[in-house]
Amino acid sequence: VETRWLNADERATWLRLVAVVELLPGVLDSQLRRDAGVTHFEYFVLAMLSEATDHTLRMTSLAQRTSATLPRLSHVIRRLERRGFVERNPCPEDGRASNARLTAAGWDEVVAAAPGHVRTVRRNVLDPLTPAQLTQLRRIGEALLTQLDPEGRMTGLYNPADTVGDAPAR
Amino acid sequence: VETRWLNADERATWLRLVAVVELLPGVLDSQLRRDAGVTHFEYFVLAMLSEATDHTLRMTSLAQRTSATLPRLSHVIRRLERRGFVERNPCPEDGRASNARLTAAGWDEVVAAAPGHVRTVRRNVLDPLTPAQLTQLRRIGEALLTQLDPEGRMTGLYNPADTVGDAPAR
DNA sequence: CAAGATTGACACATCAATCTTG
DNA sequence: CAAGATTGATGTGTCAATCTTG
Repeated sequence: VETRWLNADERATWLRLVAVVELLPGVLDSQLRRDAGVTHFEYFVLAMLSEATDHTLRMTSLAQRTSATLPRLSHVIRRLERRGFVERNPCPEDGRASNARLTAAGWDEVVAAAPGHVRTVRRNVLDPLTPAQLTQLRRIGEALLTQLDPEGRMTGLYNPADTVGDAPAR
Repeated sequence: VETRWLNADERATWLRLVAVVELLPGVLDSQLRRDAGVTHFEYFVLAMLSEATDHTLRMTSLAQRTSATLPRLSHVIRRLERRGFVERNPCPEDGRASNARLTAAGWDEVVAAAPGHVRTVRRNVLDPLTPAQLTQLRRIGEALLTQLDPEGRMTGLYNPADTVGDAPAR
């Protein structure tokens, strides 16, 4: 097996994946920035909090759910706190930890931003795929995350009920 | 049809795609930074030039092949030029355009970086997938790019031979 | 006036260093 | 000393403005 280079099929697949990975963030960010004044990552953080018990999550847990590093998350939470969307409190059970909690204003922000964001996701990702491809992509995503995220930090990977979702609770 | 929210299947698929899009760039960047001193985007730019006729491409064309905006590409080319990997020259045929050209040092850089990069792509993307999933992902990528990149700027989309690849010419 | 490209200001991500608590 | 988290410095991307040529 030639592991040094890619064959034509592998290369074609890889090139398309690279293009998707380059283009998708820009599409999500520009829609959310324009219509709701937040980046996609900020929205995603707010959405994860909106689905958590008591709208609260420890920083480490939130970082896992959003596939982010702790420093990145810390900076983002600071900005969201300044804007009044999130509060930070020391964790009662562990003095080292801190809890991020969605405020009422933060909740309103996610609720307001969600419909437009969901439309963008549908238009750019869900709608172009057949039902079969949707299932395939889910399995492919799982396979890739096995390697990209060996710790399996995405909650959904270990929770068949998949209670984690990209939308505020209904 | 409920277009306002995602159902469980759609949400699971979307969450995994988001995780992949968040994690993959970091994996590619850190390997290439560590082993070759370039970001993945820089590597990709050099690789695209290495496959072009005369190792030369107009900025607009290079931006299309790398799914980048012109300002982003312009900044990156300036940095690569400073490091001696690329040269910029005014285009003879169109006074507004400029040509980016890979230097000998740039060629050496891609050639040196490629094997490690290809190993990373195999380990994280190609190897975890079955041959069937590889084909599926290629089709899925094409479907998504139809929407994400309506202009179909990726050369491969219009060129069945798919001569564009993520590796220096052999 | 549009197309090709560049620039500068600003925002965000990353990395290493740091601080505090278990 | 490790785990949880934060901070500051640096590098890169984005957006709007600009410049030049067709």
